[in-house]
Amino acid sequence: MPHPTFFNLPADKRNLIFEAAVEEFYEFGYAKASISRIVAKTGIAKGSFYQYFEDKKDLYRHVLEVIGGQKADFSAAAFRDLERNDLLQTVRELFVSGIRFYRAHPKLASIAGDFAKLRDPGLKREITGDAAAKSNEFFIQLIERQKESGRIAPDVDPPVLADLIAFLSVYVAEHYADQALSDSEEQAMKTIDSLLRIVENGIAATNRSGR
Amino acid sequence: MPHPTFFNLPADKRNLIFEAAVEEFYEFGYAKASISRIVAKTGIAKGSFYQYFEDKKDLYRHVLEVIGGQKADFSAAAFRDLERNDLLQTVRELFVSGIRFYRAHPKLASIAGDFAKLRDPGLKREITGDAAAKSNEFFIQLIERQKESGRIAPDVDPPVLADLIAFLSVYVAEHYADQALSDSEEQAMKTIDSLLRIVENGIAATNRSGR
Amino acid sequence: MPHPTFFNLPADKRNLIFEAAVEEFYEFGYAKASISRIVAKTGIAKGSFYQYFEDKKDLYRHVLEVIGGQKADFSAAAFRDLERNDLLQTVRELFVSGIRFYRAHPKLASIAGDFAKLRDPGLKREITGDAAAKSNEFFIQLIERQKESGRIAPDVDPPVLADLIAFLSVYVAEHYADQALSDSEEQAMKTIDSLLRIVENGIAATNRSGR
Amino acid sequence: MPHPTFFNLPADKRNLIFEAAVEEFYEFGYAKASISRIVAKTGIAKGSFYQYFEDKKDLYRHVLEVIGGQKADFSAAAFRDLERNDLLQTVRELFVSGIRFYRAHPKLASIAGDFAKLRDPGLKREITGDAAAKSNEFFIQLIERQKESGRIAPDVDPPVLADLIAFLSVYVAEHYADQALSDSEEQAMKTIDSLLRIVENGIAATNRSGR
DNA sequence: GATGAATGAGTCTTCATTCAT
DNA sequence: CATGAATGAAGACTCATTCAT
Repeated sequence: MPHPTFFNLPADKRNLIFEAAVEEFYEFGYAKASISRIVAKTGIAKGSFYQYFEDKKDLYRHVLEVIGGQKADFSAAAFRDLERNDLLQTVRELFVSGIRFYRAHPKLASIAGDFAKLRDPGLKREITGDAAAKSNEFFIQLIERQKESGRIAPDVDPPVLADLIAFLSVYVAEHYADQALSDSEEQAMKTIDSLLRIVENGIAATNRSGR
Repeated sequence: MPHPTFFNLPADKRNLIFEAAVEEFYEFGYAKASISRIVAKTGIAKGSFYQYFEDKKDLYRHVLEVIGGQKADFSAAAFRDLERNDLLQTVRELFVSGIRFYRAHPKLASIAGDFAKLRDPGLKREITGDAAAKSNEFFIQLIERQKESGRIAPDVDPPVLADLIAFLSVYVAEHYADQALSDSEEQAMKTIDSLLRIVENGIAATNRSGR
Repeated sequence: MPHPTFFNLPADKRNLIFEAAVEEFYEFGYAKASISRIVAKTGIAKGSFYQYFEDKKDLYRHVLEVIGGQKADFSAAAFRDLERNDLLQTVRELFVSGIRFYRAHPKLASIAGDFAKLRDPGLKREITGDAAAKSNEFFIQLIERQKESGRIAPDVDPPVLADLIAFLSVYVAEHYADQALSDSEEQAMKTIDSLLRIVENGIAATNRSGR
Repeated sequence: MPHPTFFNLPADKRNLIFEAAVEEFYEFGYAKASISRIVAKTGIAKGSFYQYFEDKKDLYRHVLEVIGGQKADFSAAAFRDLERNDLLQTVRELFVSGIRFYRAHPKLASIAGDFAKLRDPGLKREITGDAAAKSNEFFIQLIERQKESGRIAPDVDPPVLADLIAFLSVYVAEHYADQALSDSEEQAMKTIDSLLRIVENGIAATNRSGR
């Protein structure tokens, strides 16, 4: 929650600051990001920075929120599938949108990835609120419905699968995107496909060998 | 590569320093770990520290190497299976040993996990050398052999699977271990089993629905 | 001397500002009081503050003046006695009114006490003008009259006694008031009486042992 | 409790720092004293300062302790009287030594005076520990003994008198010392005498008018 | 007359590292 | 080889005040 001051800024200046912050968090991570460097890069006065943001954490939160918004645009398609109740297709689109986001905004995606990897639980909750927990619950319920309808094998544990998907959509996307940045998008998609087949076969109800 | 002076230290002092370093990296992470705090905690002279280690990175590297060694002990069983060429069993044991390690040395495991999550590629290569790359290559070859012998589905991409396994053995272990710390080990293993079944079914050659 | 803008303010707003200032000076003292905090607390614009007051000192001066006025109301009785030319009774009422003021407005009394304790002579004169000196002179003359009329021992030095009384009415009042706040007023008065007897006996002309 | 580092310093440097601190606290008071200014004045590195002292409070505490020690030397005579159990004489010497100390070290005396006037009770206890309370108790007991032996009037309340003496020895000394600095010492002593007579007569048992 | 953004010097404190003893 | 003092740049953050709107 940056101060209104920040949002009243002319778009030019606001963008300048935002981009300097992105640059900084991308290069140094949250812990080592320096507000002094940011104000030096942007040319604003240090006092002004603190009129825009409560503190470093506030800036970080803002950057992550903006990133979250942009990511949401990319994954809109995936969530449309969610409503169609087709998990496999949803997961596929989630991964694809993850890669696409990374290709379009590698720095933003990296910052989001770094945040996801933070261990400090206090900081994380302070920043995301309960959003993460809610999204997880939602996924679990979807999986349960798919088990009932027989599309997912009965021995799949919903929370485990929800975690697995969440993990993969963040980490793997970032991981493959590194090479994907140089590859053509087509090439990257093939790689993703290979991973997806593993997941799909892993959870599909059909042809499951007796255990 | 700590200086020889460090290894010539009486075991007591060496351990004292090592444990203070572990404590510090666990609590603050690499970026925010403070050498001043470490020497204060141990009571050694600051000058001495720099006679043992080149710098903060050198200490970090050392800690990670020791952790790596301890982890290797835990996963020795898994690697014996590797020689038996049974990937599914290997992966299972890898996960189990990951959990066991976390349960036995949660701080060490956390530090290793944090390192795995670092983005800075320069630092990572500087610290692990090519070990990671070599281990990955080895795994890929194993997977290829299993594909040839028909135990793994032909549409599985070996590098993708190798990455997936590496990811999961680090992240998922840490993730489930948190709750596993409070659960009984038996309970934790059940959760792990659920994840493993997904992976196993995802890659197994048997009963694969035609694609 | 706040700007006229301040006095033209609706009483509500004026009081809001005044009380926030009192709160601030009470909690942090003059040196550490923060105008930023005051405007934040009151919700007025920072620019507005500087349209009401010249600077921090100006606000401080205003607060002290208001406090002085309120104190005057409490000590009106004492000064009526002054006209009756009975110093002992005057001093007694001065102390009592000091305590009563503290009990009624502990924060205001504290701020006044803090000001009295300031060493910076420039600041003090800037703020009180010559009021202090005049009040002192007045007291001295009173004491001299009482010496002439034989109610005060001839070996009492008027300026010294005037200072002593001024000191005690400020410091002792504040000092005993701390405990007085919890005690009943009756109890506090007994304590004050004990102090007063010392002063009275110290200066009374009667029964003075030859020196 | 400055760090040993500070006491290991060559006397020259230690004195330089001490005097710069005295200068700073004298001129600006505790709240506004600036460590940056102190290190600039002395030419030591800012990092070095924090190797000598924990923080600003630590420096302040040290300065006050040194001052306390010096004051003790001045008031040694008064405390010899304490053992002779002659309160009146003790008080007299206390005042005289207070004035003498102020004349000899006006800045030190001022700093001590400022501290005595601080309102923040947390800070005060943090700095003096229970020394103040103990000294007060001691005085009270002395007064009680003198009442029993009939040297002090029975209607004197010991805690009240103890507070009064403590007050006067700090505040009045400082007050008169300002003018005393310009007067000859002889002249200053006459002024003090006048104050002392008031106190002495106020508490003496002899010739007390019946109440 | 009200506003509130801009300012940049200022605050205390910690940092990793060097080096003389 | 141990020591621990010295360093000064850097850290996040606050300040009183100005001024254009």
